[in-house]
Amino acid sequence: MARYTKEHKQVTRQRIIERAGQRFKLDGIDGSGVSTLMSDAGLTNGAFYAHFESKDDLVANVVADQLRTQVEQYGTLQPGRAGLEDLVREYLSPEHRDHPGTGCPSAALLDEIGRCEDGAKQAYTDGANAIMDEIAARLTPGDPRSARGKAIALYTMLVGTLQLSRALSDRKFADEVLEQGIENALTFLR
Amino acid sequence: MARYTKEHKQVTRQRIIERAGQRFKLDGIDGSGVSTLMSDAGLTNGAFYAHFESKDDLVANVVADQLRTQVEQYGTLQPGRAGLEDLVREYLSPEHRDHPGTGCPSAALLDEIGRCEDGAKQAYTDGANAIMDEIAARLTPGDPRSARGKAIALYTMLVGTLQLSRALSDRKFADEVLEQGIENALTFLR
DNA sequence: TGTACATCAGTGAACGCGCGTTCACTGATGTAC
DNA sequence: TGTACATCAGTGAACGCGCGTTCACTGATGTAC
Repeated sequence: MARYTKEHKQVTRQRIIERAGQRFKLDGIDGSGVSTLMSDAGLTNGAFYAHFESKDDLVANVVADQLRTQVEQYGTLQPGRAGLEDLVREYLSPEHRDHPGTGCPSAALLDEIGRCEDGAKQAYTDGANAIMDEIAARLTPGDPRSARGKAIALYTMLVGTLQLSRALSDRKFADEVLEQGIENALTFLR
Repeated sequence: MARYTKEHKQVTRQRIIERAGQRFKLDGIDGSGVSTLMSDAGLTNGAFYAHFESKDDLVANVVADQLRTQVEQYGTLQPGRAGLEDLVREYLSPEHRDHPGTGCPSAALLDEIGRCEDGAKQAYTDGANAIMDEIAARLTPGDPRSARGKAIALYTMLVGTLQLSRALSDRKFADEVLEQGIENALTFLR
């Protein structure tokens, strides 16, 4: 099974990274074993080390990929505050809360990334920077300095709110958290 | 080693719960093995099941204990917004960021709690409710309804901001996040 | 008060299992002739 | 164009290790006499 096309191995590698992203967001990084990750990608465990040096190496690549994807998504939002208002409503929706596997990597993994090796934290740092720029650009295009502080506030509110809603076993309380989060974030944007 | 005093076993149990809380916040729940947890409490692994039904059972008890402690701490803050301003400054301090083991359980464990069994989520739900009440009582004692929404916004901002700061490998960026978080939270309180 | 006994918190070895990682091997492919 | 070969992505068994959990046992204690 070798030498299909020139890009074959890179395609496989990318598939591993993307499926691993979903799995990590569902079960956590510590909670996802290499064998499971490879079987998610339609492969067996042994092939893993032909693609990555270690699980830590994969984690760093997954974090980078996840945030790159998020930056791209945010890049397609409407310009200005209207785009951020859409973001708030999508982000704090029950759909997003109930499907962490396809959702925001920060909401699913942020505290675990804080405990990771430097490679993953480095990847997260670069991605977070890009996200803040993307948000700040929509806040006050004329004044990027103060916008950056507001971007941090908006993003942390979104992440914290979704995490809180996911951790609550009481559905009504969890929904209340999302609704209040939307209201507060929209007020914050005005 | 039995029948010391009547409360001896409960004292031991509480010690296990408190040390496990620290360990969980440092290494994550998945990242902390039962043998390590027991050795943290000065015991051997076998004794664990004389105190808890399972690791999940311990986790639920730890989460309940951690949030109970946090509610107590918040209860000792100054009354009114002054107390919340103190909280913001303590919560978003480099000291808190750099010592997760003795810090806020939500900042260290919130996304992992979202993936836990129902027992832990139930315990978290009760605790979160009490925390929101404690914060809301200091916001606008006269209007607890709207205060609750603001309490959620404040707490999620604190949690998200500290998590973000912990996940960044760039110290300057991490400090900037804390400082902007303080500024934004204090503005929010006015 | 002194001694024999029942209690039970804690010990530590062992269970099967999945972890991250290694490695000898396979076999479909592109290339060379 | 047809065949032999080198390549190398992927296989699957195995490694030592730590996981959560079980269990026969220990021995310091409070209690009964």
